[in-house]
Amino acid sequence: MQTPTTGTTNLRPSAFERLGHPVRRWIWQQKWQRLRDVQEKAIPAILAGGDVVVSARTAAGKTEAAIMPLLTRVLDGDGRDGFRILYVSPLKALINDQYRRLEPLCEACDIPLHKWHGDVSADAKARARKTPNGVVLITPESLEALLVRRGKEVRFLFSSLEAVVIDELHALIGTERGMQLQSILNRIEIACDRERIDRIGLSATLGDMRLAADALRPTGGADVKVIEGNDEGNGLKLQIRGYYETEREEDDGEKDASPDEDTAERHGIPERLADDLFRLLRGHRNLLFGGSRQRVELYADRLRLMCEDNRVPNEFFPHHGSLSKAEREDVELRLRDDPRPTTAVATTTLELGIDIGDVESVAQIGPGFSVSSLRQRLGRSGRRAGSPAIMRMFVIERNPGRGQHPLERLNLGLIQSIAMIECLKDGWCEPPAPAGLHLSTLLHQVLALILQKGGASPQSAWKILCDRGPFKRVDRAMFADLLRCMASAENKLIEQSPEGLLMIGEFGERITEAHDFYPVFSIEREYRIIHEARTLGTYPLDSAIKPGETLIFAGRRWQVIEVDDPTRIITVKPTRGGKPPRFSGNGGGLHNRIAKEMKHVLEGAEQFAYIDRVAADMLASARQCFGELGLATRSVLPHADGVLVFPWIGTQKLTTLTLAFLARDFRTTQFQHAIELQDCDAEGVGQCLACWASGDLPTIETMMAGVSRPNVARFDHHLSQDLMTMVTVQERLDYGSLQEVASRLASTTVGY
DNA sequence: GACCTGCTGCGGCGTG
Repeated sequence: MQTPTTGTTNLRPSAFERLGHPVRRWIWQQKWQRLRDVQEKAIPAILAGGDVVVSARTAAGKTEAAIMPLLTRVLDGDGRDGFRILYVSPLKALINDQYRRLEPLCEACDIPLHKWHGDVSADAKARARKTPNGVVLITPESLEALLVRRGKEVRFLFSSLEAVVIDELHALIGTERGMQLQSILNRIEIACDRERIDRIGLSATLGDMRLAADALRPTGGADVKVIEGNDEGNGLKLQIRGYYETEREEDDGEKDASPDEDTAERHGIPERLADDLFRLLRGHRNLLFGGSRQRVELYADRLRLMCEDNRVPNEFFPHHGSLSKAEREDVELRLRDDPRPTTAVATTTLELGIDIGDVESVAQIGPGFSVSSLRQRLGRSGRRAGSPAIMRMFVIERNPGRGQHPLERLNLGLIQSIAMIECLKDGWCEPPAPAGLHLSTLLHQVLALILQKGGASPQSAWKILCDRGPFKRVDRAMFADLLRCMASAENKLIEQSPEGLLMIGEFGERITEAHDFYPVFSIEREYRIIHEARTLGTYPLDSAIKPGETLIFAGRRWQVIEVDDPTRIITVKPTRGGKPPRFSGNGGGLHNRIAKEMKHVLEGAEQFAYIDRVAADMLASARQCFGELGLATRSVLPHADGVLVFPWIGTQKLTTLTLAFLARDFRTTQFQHAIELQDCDAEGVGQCLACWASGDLPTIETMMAGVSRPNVARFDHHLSQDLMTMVTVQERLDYGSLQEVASRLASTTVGY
């Protein structure tokens, strides 16, 4: 091997030689043979200045691709006071990872590196604030807190910024938290009188990178340079495996369940599936995505028991958001540093960029909800040279012959899995959600801006947040409505001073003085589960639990000893019985394209090489059922005392259609892929659809009456009904699609 | 029929 100091490395000169001397020396010390593709491309782009999106898969070296040229810019600069690089990351765990990785590099450049989040001591933050310099790794919430509590210092701290880096940009696009961060960055630019502070977004590869560019710079996405890393990869091995659900007693509810009864079996893990998981995963390093916290616990428990039965050490460990940090870190460390084979049974917690090294295979129960998360998960395996990424999807369907309901005979879980793999193979994935009104977060930003500036006029608040800021879709009139709503006797969030300045109102003070003012996402109140002074994790408050009850948690079985309501603590001891914990969730949506692809799979005759024999069997019977029901040519199907509607559209459009039926007083049940209407016939439904197709639609107001839980975002409950209707219609429904969907359905409603 | 994320300031006390 060539010694680095001879200067005869394989590093291409263009990018490498333009880096600052200390950075190059650090690269030599790392003994890198060459820069990664994404680094080669990003370095000149970032050195040139301006906004840049850098996209590549996880662990492709994006962080260094951004930081190396930025450190070079700082080294070439004039050594001004103030923070020079702001690196915003959505997770504390990521910041701790990045800090470990960047510390030697920054040290080599003699540039200070600070981490700044809720677990960092107030003392360290105070020191960094007093003599600001170098690089700060920070969360959006800590940045918000800094602006709100130290509004007068913003100029001093941030005027000399070279650039802001936004890590995991794709995870923030279209979310309330993403809107908040955009708004914060804009507020910093305005407070520092800087036209633009360069923004560098680090993102997974998306279908349409221009959307990421728009998210990075809402006021000028067209000027953003987009760098895409070349993703050679080592190939991909895919398999879909089908399983029939175990037959179950219909009424096994309150029978005196003996503690020895196999809980997992009763909760629907087929025997053959458990055996296959055990056989395929044991002895290797894997991720098994369960889909929900409850299923994660069930599968981890079942696989651990199988280890016990086989007298081998357990190597299956649960990982999800309700487990304590310590429990989760044990699993992460074991995956990253321990040579013993390990399978983490996880929810989406292990999807983001936390450093767990390379795994041999990824497994998933069911199809999941999006192609983009599928892609993200795949990126966790197959990073070592010569080893392909391995993904196995385990799909459970009802037994053949059981359940004559068309929704079961169509094996839609399997069909969705195939449709999603087909989309993945096409290179498609869900685009990020387009920016909505986000009035909940705008309400929060009005409060934050008032605190930062010690008061603001309505005009300047609108200019800063909406005109120059990210809340582009809110015009002056709607902003005035929002302010009136915030000032109403009911809310009292703000009031106006005699000089016309907006100030924090009586109830607003309670919100802004609480320590949880900074995050914009909603939070559940939860109990802590404690065993012998160790916190195992948290349990949602809304699910009642009593002493004596048993539960499965953190991959083991427990009995509740005591529930203390004032301190919200549940004390437990180990036991043999146990039922899975209940967690509550909100549910999300399936993209339109996947629903369309599902119909395509059912209509066609294509055989898929990546599905096993049972799955092929399920596909064949689903296609037979699809043919028998005539679903290729009709969408409205008489069934029992009503009809089934199969529109093959995504969740947002399906929900809109459901609300329209409800507005016409149909007894309506929405499933993931269909709508069931009871006590009616195809003729009546057909007439209704024809009526909508002609443009005679139910009003938004009547449809909104059917929305059971319109309040989703953190401050939604402060919005007036009118404002809430606008948010729901623009962000959560697709009213505009209703006429087109109805006319397509009406034309395929035959037989009446 | 789901998942995930985050947190300041200040008073009071003990210790070097």
